[in-house]
Amino acid sequence: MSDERKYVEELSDVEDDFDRWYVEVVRRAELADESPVRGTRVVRPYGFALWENMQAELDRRIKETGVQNAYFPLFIPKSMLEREAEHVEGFAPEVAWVTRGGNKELEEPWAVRPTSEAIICPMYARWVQSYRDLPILINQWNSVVRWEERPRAFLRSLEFLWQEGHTAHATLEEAEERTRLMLEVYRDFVETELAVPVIPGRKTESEKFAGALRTYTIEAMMGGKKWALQSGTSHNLGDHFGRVFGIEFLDRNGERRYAFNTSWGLSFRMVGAVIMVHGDDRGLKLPPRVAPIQVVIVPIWRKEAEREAVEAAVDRVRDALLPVARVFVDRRDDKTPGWKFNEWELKGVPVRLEIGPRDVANDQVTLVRRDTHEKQSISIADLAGRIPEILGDIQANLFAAASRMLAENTVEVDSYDVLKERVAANAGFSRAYWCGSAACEERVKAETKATIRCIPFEQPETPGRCLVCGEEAQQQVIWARAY
RNA sequence: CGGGGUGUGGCGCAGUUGGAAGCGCGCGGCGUUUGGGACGCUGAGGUCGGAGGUUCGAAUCCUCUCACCCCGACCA
Repeated sequence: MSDERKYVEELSDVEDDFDRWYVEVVRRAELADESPVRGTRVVRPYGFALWENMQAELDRRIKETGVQNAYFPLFIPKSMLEREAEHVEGFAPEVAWVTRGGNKELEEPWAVRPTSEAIICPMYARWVQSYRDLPILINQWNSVVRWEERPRAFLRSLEFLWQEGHTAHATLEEAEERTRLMLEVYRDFVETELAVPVIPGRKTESEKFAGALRTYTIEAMMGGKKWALQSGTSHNLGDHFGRVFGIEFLDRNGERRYAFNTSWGLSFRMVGAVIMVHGDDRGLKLPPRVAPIQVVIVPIWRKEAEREAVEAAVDRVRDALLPVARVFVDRRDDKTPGWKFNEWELKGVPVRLEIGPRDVANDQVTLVRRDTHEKQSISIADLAGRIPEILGDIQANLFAAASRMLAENTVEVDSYDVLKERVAANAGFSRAYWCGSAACEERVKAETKATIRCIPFEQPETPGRCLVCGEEAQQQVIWARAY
């Protein structure tokens, strides 16, 4: 026990210093490491495997809606990026530029894409002549670069991995439908696969995507400081981009029309979300559905004589579980079992199986859950049947715990003073009526650093009074500090 | 860009008045160990961020410089 305490002390306490805890967990669990380039991180195999599992599930869902994957270039000529006025204004401070290629100065600088609307839309303009060419439904998995001043592993880095979907439609209604559909895909993915509950809603004018007609978002609450994390966004771009990039077509009636676009993205900041929502003082707690390793087997023996029997049982268990779970056997003989227990808890593996002489004698294994620390003995014969059930239970348990955290730390407030106190105390989300004026929004942001995370789809029946100015307000919004 | 801080083996750090570069962890070898981060012996690994200066002598003092971290400003 004293050894355990000593070990745990090496990780900062979640409640005590969450930011430090986060940095330490990312590094010690071998998700990512610092790189020689400021503001960027190297994603290590364990972290990348987690991202790959997320990708696979999200990619499948995106394709089920009829979207195909493609790839567009990393570079965007300056003149193209600057075509849409709001778009360039919004992104200008974060764009990295290539001004030289080989030994020659470029005649026109190239932007390293901060997002790809400006390189994709000109291509759509070439491909669209008729309403019969629409819709275009394309997604790409790539990385983009945004010159962030305050980077943070996974959550905000100079280069980050994501998917960006871009569609073109004949009507605004169809574009709106697609925008909402993809937000729902994100909601389902994040809640089902990552066990992270979210609040879906719309962004305010000041928070929407640069160049968009409207932006929708799913907002999640992180552990520790209970700040918000924008976890996926879907934009209805209207015909802004269609007009400036000339995506023109003839409709059924032979009339010239501009196409309506959408774009939507979800990034590997969700790796950060999984860390912050589920993690505890022992480290990560990965949702089984995306965990790179769902079941880790730790063989234990004292004498060489015991080793043979243990290893035979380990092989038998592994073979039985391979068809139903992602299993890893930790055969390292330079680490003690106790060391391995702590290591795999740090890395968030949902289920650990201990197989030692005592287990072999009884034809059973000792199973330990990462979420509850509950220990139980299960006969080897029953294991393959029980594991999927237990993994499913852990997934549900994580979602329930995160939902509880969100509910318990979201409070309806009707006084600005209370909002100020809550923000200052890192008390979570505050739900309040808002009149809709940018002035009230800006004032709260300036005075408290909290922003309107979204205007939730779910609204009360009755109107109320704006928290800030007291005018009549038709809707409630979620106020919170955000990463 | 403003304020603060840190640069010494892979990591974390100590280094007093300027006088032989150290400690813990980790790493290699050998042996004993293994049910909640084992232990012994032994070994490898450093132009002290960089440049210049002061001095008989600089990790230490001075000047300049670079990098990174934290706080703030900024952040679809």
